[in-house]
Amino acid sequence: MINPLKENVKSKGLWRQNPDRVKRDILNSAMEEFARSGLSGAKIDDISAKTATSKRMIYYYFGDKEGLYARALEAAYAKVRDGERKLDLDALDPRAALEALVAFTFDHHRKNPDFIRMVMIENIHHADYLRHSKIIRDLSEGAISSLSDLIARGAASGDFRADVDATELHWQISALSFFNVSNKPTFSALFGASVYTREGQKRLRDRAVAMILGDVLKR
Amino acid sequence: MINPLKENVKSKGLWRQNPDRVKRDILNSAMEEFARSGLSGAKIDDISAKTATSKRMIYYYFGDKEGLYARALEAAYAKVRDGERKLDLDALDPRAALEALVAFTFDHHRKNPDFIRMVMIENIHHADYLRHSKIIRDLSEGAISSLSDLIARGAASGDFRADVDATELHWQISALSFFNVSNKPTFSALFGASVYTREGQKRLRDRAVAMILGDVLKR
DNA sequence: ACCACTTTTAACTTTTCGTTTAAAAATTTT
DNA sequence: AAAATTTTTAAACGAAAAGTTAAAAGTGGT
Repeated sequence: MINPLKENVKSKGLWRQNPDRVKRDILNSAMEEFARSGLSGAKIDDISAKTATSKRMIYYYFGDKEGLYARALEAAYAKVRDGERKLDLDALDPRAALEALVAFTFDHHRKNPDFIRMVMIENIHHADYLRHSKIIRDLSEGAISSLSDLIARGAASGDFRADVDATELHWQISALSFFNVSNKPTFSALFGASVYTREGQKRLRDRAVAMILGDVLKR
Repeated sequence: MINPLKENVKSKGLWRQNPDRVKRDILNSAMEEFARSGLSGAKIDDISAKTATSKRMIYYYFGDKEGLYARALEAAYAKVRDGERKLDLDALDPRAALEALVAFTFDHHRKNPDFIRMVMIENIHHADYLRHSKIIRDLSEGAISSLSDLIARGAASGDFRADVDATELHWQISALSFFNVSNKPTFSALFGASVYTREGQKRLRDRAVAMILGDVLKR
């Protein structure tokens, strides 16, 4: 505690220790930088510059760059899965619930580009870090099992085909929602921004909903 | 020409110069390494180790790492667009042509994971290199215009909705085909390999075809 | 009051890696 | 035959970036 500027504020009982807040702060900066530039593209100095604390604390709490990346990836998943829990599908009939799920997923991915980019980066790394995270595997199990419940309800009511597969349906919903965000830079560079206008996005979302429902609903 | 091992083979008229072959060789190695590890993840030494020539030649022909990456990206696009040209849709009626196009795109992306990964990497870089490449923009224009022709035929025959948009349709076909490859590592790590078995892939492809046709066809 | 844990600071070490050098030799072009 | 271009070799440079060190001082629980 030498810095005279900070001494005014921080010495002699004028500040609180808060390891969790420091870790969260570091994790937030790390997520932004990793999402922007990738694992090898992101610089520890840039991450530390974004924090309220110092580079030393990154190594104190996270060991090394890879450890920080692994934890940032987990934090990204946890944050997004947490946001998904706000959606309550049980109150809706199966058909309306599936409509809501697709539209919600499409919008939710759109609002969380940093998460999408973390997943893209993890795919570039062949999912090596994700595979070692029990936290993330547990989080994902929950997502699939609530989808299974919905499918069971739809099959029971006779609205859905009898042979809808949860993993397959999740793949379909994810594909349309994920690609929209992940490939926006190259797609709009090559084919123009028309699908990324407000109206374009609304049309794509509506079509995604219709396509999924067309596939799942009994006809 | 000092190396005594190579001197036997290469000195005194026993070998040919071939700048184009050297460039192609470097480009192939570069594409593999960039696709595997990304722009900052790939190492010039690793690329050069894969070539039949030396590190020096990379700089001789491509200037620097970014130049090499830019050219490798162009080569990846050129190769894939070239493969696409083999598909002749004009011989088929609009409905069959669209079916063939979707199924072909799905399979083609699957068979060219390095291209997909180059595009993923380029998206991580916000399409900065792609945007500066006239070659790639020209290549893409062709892809969209042949799709427009198909849409026009389908609209004229009354098979397709009258308001099908080429860019939108390309987005839909791409989303399902691209995600399948780009997110295979994380998806299979989290949800198992069931959709990536031979049967799983066939089902996904059939569903993709049906979904697109369901969206485009008049009902 | 003691002891373990948390935080700051900034310079320092080490490693990694892109890039360059230089000379020589062989080929191809003019 | 001269000039220009292509290719090889191996070492070394230099900058960027990861990771470390040290001491000091503060907090918080027991």
